[in-house]
Amino acid sequence: MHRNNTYFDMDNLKQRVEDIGVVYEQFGKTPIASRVFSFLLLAEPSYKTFDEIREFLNASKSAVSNAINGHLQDGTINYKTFSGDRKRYFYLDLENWKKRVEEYAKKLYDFNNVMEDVLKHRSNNDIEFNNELKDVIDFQNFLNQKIDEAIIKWKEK
Amino acid sequence: MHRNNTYFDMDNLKQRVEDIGVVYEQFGKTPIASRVFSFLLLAEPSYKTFDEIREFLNASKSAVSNAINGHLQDGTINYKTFSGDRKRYFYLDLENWKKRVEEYAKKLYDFNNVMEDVLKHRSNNDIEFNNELKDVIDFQNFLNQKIDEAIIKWKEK
DNA sequence: TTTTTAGTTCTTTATTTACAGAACTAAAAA
DNA sequence: TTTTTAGTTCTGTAAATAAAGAACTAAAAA
Repeated sequence: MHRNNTYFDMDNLKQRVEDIGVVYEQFGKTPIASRVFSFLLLAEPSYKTFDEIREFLNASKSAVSNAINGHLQDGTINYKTFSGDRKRYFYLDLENWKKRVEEYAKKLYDFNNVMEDVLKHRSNNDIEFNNELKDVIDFQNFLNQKIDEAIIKWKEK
Repeated sequence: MHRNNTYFDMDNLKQRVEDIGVVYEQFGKTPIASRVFSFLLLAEPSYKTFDEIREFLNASKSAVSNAINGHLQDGTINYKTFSGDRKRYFYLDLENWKKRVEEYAKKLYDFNNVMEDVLKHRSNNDIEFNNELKDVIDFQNFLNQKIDEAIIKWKEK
């Protein structure tokens, strides 16, 4: 039914797209958005038109449109065009991966600032909790710094 | 209306709990679960009973029960008891913070394995995409390693 | 100028989520 | 033994989400 190690076989590919889509849902994406992601991860060539995506996923235009625009919004995908072809060819913007990791790190960093502010305002009646809170804040700062370092180091590679 | 730098004033505290609750919602928790978190972050003493939480938040028993059990499940909070007192005193399990960071890192790690498997099965027709995918996988592995290192380093401190 | 293409936007519907409130339960206290 | 406590579980509901399908639109092609 399928040959070699590649996803030549359509049914096999469709199942892979579904399976990886389900795994990707844990990152908070909708089923269709997750399948758009997994399709573009597996597809060859790696860029597909709106209608190719829609048809492959057997989903409605509105669902695909919303999913694509969501991904475009957060930088997960991007598109390119070809001269004399009005269609947009969507692809996973893997170059953008680091930026998205940075953005997540920033969320953690910002929340750490909130916790620092909390600690500053707490009374001295609960020293043990305060110490643990300080420890978590320091750990998180330490970790955020390591993540930043990793990103910088990777960039200059 | 309020004095010093502490959250002496109830209304002020309630507003802080709401505000930090809203910030915490971005990590995918429900409104009530987020407020349980922020209340236990700000509360003094740092451990509160079911009913204290319920009353402070002005929420239903079922909502608080579900929120608490969710937090107990993922290790965000824990409880202690006191001899001769049947109530459970819930508190933020800050000691568990690192473990939860580890668990998130594991999610990323697992998904990276999925991507590695995808790369292995892709044909050689789209070298550029494959190279970028390899780069993302390597970056993510590098980052995961840094996170692990940070956790280990912090543990032996 | 009409028609097709490549989508977007609007309307409707099914499902899920978040919560309230009431009914329930098991252990402890009275 | 009855009653209270400290919750849990069940039932109902309002609101939010996810998606289908149809109507729409702007640009390009015929």
